[in-house]
Formats: sequence, structure tokens, C-alpha cells
Amino acid sequence: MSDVARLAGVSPMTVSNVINDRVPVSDGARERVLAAIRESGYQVNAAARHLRSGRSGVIGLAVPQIGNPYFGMFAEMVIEEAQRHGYHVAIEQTGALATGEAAAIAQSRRLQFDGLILSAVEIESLAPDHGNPIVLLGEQDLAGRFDRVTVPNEGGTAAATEHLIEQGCERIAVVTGGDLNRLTMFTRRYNGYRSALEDRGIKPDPRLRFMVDALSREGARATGRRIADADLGIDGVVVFSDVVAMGVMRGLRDRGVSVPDDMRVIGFDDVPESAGYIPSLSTVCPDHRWKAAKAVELVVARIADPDLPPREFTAPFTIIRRESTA
Amino acid sequence: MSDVARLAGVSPMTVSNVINDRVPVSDGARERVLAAIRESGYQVNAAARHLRSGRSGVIGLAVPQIGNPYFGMFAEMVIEEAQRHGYHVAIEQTGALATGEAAAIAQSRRLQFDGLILSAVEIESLAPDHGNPIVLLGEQDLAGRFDRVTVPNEGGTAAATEHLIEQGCERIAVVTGGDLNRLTMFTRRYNGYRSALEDRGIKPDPRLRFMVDALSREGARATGRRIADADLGIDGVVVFSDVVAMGVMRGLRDRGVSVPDDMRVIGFDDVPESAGYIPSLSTVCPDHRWKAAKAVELVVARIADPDLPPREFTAPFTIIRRESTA
DNA sequence: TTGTACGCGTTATCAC
DNA sequence: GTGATAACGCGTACAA
Repeated sequence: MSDVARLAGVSPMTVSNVINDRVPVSDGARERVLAAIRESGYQVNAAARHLRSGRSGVIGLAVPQIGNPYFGMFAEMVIEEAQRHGYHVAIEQTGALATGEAAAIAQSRRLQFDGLILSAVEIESLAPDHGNPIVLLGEQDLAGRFDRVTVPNEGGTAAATEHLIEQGCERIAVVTGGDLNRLTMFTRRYNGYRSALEDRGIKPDPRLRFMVDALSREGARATGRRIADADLGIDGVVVFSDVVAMGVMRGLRDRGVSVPDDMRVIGFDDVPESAGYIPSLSTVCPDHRWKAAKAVELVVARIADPDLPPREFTAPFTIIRRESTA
Repeated sequence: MSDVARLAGVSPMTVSNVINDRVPVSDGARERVLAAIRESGYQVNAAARHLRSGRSGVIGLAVPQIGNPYFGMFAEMVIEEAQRHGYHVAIEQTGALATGEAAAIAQSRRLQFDGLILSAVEIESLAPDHGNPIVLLGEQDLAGRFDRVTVPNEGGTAAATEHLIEQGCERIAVVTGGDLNRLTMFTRRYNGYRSALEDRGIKPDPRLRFMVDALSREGARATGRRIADADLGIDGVVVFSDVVAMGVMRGLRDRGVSVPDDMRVIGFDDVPESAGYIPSLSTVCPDHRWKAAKAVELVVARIADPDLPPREFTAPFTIIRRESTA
């Protein structure tokens, strides 16, 4: 920077003022500084700026697994939305483990991200003002002390279940996961399924509840086979995610069960590949773009003012009808 | 840090030496410093360290689109491999555009990544020593001036084509993309297809060549329909990527063409979802883990010694036989 | 409107 | 084995 200053015949401070578009710089000086910058190929030193200002210009995004279609799609949008606010995104992977989530938070402090968007699955307690601004995605209701963006778990799954009922399904199974004694995404979606049945006077049959590991495609496939083998007259399946729903359909297919003729299947998320699966997958589609934009908006606002009261938002959703429930 | 020093009754320099595990520190001092760090909850300031040392501890990974299953899977592995070398990964998206790739390089300098792994699709010229160490993934053969990791394009596609021939296919179409007048991934894979045919004395029929946009699932699906509608006796299709191959199968299905009974399809990449598609997709599987590890190894080596001669590696591959070519 | 002095938190160097 | 000193490049505060 002082090289540029010398080249332009001004002080380093004037260069700084030009770069950051601060108020008082004469047109003449500005021109010369700009020319000197072009000529010397100067670039501001991010480290120095960070050290001085305390801001890194980076927000972290912690997700279970970036290779998962849902999180890949979501990361894509977060990156775009962050860019629009002048922020850069660093991605952490938590493996959907409490330890991984805690590590992401620690990492976020250590690396001095200006804020963190945490897709929390497991973490159960978290002190606020423990570090940098955190926006939570997901169900972990940390006593309302954090900004949070959620998807319509109960409502979405209830609507999905109703859709199956409307299509004529009478024995509707549900695929869920995690620990149903805790209030997780799985629990909420399961509750949506249950309340939809109960609203129609149907008593949920515990034998129709299948548990699966959320991140394992092979596990999902095996669950599909179990459903096919169950011999419980199942004619519809509500699955808590598209990736798992596709695995379930694959498992059904392994057993010669045809979707939608023998059994209808509906998922949750509307990941990009769901429209191209065979059969194409009906699903609950939360507004992902809205969700990404909101999450970024919340961190950015909290970076600007850490004392803001925590806010919570739930994304709107629609039911997408495709071949798997036709 | 000086707080810790005071607490431990040593100088800041000794604290620094303890943290960085440098040679001469007495056990007594080390103990006291460690205790002081625990007590005070001290964390090193990444910005200051970066400013002073010139190293950010971050390597960039620039890919066309993180939401694409192939790049998502690959990013996952790169993150893991980088971690093992003590590096953190920042992800950039290029959109498979030359401008996006150039921007990623500029960004990498501006943000002062210690190195960049660039999945280059479009960029055609690039000055070396232009900034920080760059490792190229892909076909852009920038005159051997960069470290590079490639996949076995010709060999893999040739093997895929031979596999179809062995399965009895006689009219084999190919789905490719980009500009066949340039030496891209598309061109190389197309060449592998062509040479496999020619080795068997079959003259490639240009009508069997279908072009598609690599990142559009809908485009792939439309191509599948075009292939079904072509009425050229096609009984096998070699596709340059799994994501597009699944789109093609979906398009075939739209026209009632059954895979593999009416037509066999083989892809390239072995993305995680290929095994779970209906039908499961046969494909060329380069060793992704090897590729990620190599790319990281190359950047890390070049960060350590920028004057190393450029090296090139090609990942090993296998053909995975699944239902789509049964 | 422009310039000077100082400090952000580390670490390289070198003297002790 | 340890510590004093300086410097990395920028921006705030204030003086000119």
C-alpha cells in the first residue's frame, strides 16, 4: 500500500480512503491512486485488514455432509446469497454428530468467521454469546436464544400424509430416524404424519414405523426391502427425506414392488435429482432459496448488531405431485 | 497471548514457542504456559498469525457447482484429505465458465489462500507463478506448467464402450458436450469412444453423437428423449457423466424405452446415487479418494516448495457393471 | 482534504 | 532455554 502511495505521490492513508470509498478524497488524488493501483497490480492484504478490523469477511456454513444432495444444493444457495452481501462462505462438515457440531463452532471461532450458519442435528446445549453470531438451521430449539430458520416439519409431513390419503392409500407406513424421545427433525416429521392420520380418525400402527440412518443410502435401500417384506398391507410410505425415499424405492424395486402401482411413496426436500428419478418422486418442497436467503440475512444482521433479539422463521412449502404418488 | 505470558510468568515469545511446538522450551515453562492457556481460554488469533507468517492455512477448491453430486462427493474428500495435512478448505463455484474460473483464481489471491485446487473446464491460458500454487483438475493442458490430476478419460470411455460391445450392443450412441474442436474432457471421452469402435473395425456414425449441456439435468432428459426418438437402431449409449446418464435414462423412460432391455446405458464417475438409481447405473469409476488425496498432496508440496517441477497424475479406474448394462 | 503516529497479535531474529 | 525488538499491512484518531 505504501508503494502505491509513493507511486501516486500521496500518503498511505489516502490510498486506504480511496479503496474503501471513504468521504474526503479529492478527484485528482483519487485518479492518481486508482492509476497507481492498476499499474502496480496492488491488492489489499486480507490478513492485515482482518487483523485491524476484526472482521474476516467470511461466514461459516456447517452441514452434516456436503456430498449429500440436500446440503450440496443448500450450500450452493448460501454461497450465492452470501456473495450478494459481500461475504465469503467456508464450509465445515459435522457428520451429523454432536462432536462434529461442537467442533464446527470451535473452528468457527478459531478461524474467526464473522458468523456461522449451523445445520444442527444433534447438539443439545449451547451457550449464546459464546463466540461469534450463530444462526441455527433445524430443530434444535435452544431455548429461543438463537436466530433460527426451520422448515415446516409437522405441516409438511402432515400435508404429505394427507396427499397419500387422498390418493387412496389406507395403510401408510412412515420412515423416520434418530431418537423419537428427543425433539428432532425426525420426531417433528413423525408427529406430522401421526397428526394427519389422527385427524382422519386413523390410529397410527407402530408396526408401520420404520427407522433408518439418515445419511446412509444403503440403509435406506435395506429399509425399502424391509417394507416390501413386512406383509402388513402397506400401500403408501411417507419418508422424511428425498434421499432416503429414493433409497426406499430402490429397495422396493429389489423386491419387485412397483411404485406407484403397488405402493405410493412421498419424500421431503425436493432435491434436484428427485424430478429425474424413476419414478419421479413426489415430495414436500420447502422454499430453499427463501431459507438460504433468510439464514444469510440473519447472520449478516447479527454481525452488524450482536444485541438484536433472536428471531425465528419457518420457510413456506408446497407439495409436489409426481409419478411416485400418481 | 501476552495475558497468557503474564499468567505463566514468561515472555510472549515462549508462549508462541510452546504453541508451535518449537524446539527449545523447558518442561517447567511448557507446563505453566499450557496451564495458563487452559485457564484463560486463550485461542491464537488466526489473522495475526496469517499477517505475520504469510500463510492462511486455507486452500481453495474451485468447482463448477457444489450442488452437483460429483463435485459434492469430491469436495467431501478434499476437505478430509486437507484436514489431514492441517489445512482448511474454502469452496468457490465457477459455474463451469471461463470467467468464473478466472474469478476463482483472482479470489484465491485476494483471499490469500495458500493454494488452489481448480477444477478447470474452460480456462485456456493461465500464467504460472501468477500468484499462489495452483493444482489443476481436468483436461486443460496448460503446457505442462502446472501440477495436474486427471481421470482416465480416453481409457475409461474406451473401456465403457468395449463393455457395451461385449454385452452385444451394435449401434452405440454417445452423449457428449462442449466444443469438440477443443481438447476438453468431452473431446477426450468422445475420442475414447471412437477409438474403441475403430479398434473393432466399426466406423463411428456422426448421427449417433448427441450433444448436451453438462450441468443441466433437464437437458440430459431431453437428450434421452431425442435418442429414443432417433429411430437409428440404437441399442447402447455411452454417456460422459453419471448425472447426465441418469437424465438420459429418465428421458428414455419418458418414451417407454426400457433400460437395459431395449437399450443399455453406461456413465462415467460413479457418483453415490448411481448405485441406487432404477436401474442401477453401470459406470466408469475413477478412484476418487486417490484423486482427492493426490490433489491435496500436490498443493501441499508446492506450498512447501514453489519451485518444484510440475507433475501430472492420472487416477486408476475400474468399470462397474450394474443393471443398466446387464 | 491530507498526513502522522500508533496499535491490532503474531513470529523471526538475535542477543543474552 | 529465554526474552527484547521489530515488522507483517492496514485503519482509527487526531493533527495539520
